[in-house]
Amino acid sequence: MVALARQLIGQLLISEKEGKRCVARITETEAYRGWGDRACHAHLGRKTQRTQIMYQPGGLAYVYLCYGIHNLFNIVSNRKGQADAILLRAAEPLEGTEHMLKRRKMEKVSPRLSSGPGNLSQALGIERSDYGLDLSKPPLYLAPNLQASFTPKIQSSPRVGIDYAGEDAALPWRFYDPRSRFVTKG
DNA sequence: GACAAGATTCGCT
DNA sequence: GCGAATCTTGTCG
Repeated sequence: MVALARQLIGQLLISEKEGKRCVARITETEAYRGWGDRACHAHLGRKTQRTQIMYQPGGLAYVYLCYGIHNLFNIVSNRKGQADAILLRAAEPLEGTEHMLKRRKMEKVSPRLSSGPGNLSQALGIERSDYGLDLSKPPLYLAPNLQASFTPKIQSSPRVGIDYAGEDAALPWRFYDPRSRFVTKG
């Protein structure tokens, strides 16, 4: 479901943790596919304790720790048995910005607040304990953008940080809104 | 049971 | 712009 990664741009991501409501508009995503994509943790049908969530029906959260420091937040995006997922790389704060600033230990808003997969997760309070959450209901869920007039201009490019995946690293499966400041590049 | 590497970020030069 | 920090996961013995 690579197409879904594109559709997610401009949608809303809402986290309601510890009574704090935060809303962010998704500005950057990357698609990962279980079959034929060496960059995906579940490529070639590999099934481990960490990746088993991706074999479940879509709409679940796949959170894992990278470099021992950062929580990366993915959305499982396909039907049962198809290990696809979409990585959220960046979003633009709309509500609850003060909570995001506090979690990030920052004083004022900058693009670094919620651009970059690790930063985004931290701003919204997403951690590994959120692994397997149903993303259709609180405390963490997705919602359509009600601003009908908003139609993001979407661009695609190769994915970031996966040079080890060989030729699969060149696939243009990164999608983003170039008009937003809250993206990692471009 | 041990070892190598990673879908990154921050701080300093 | 570059290099270090840091620990979980997967693979191998």
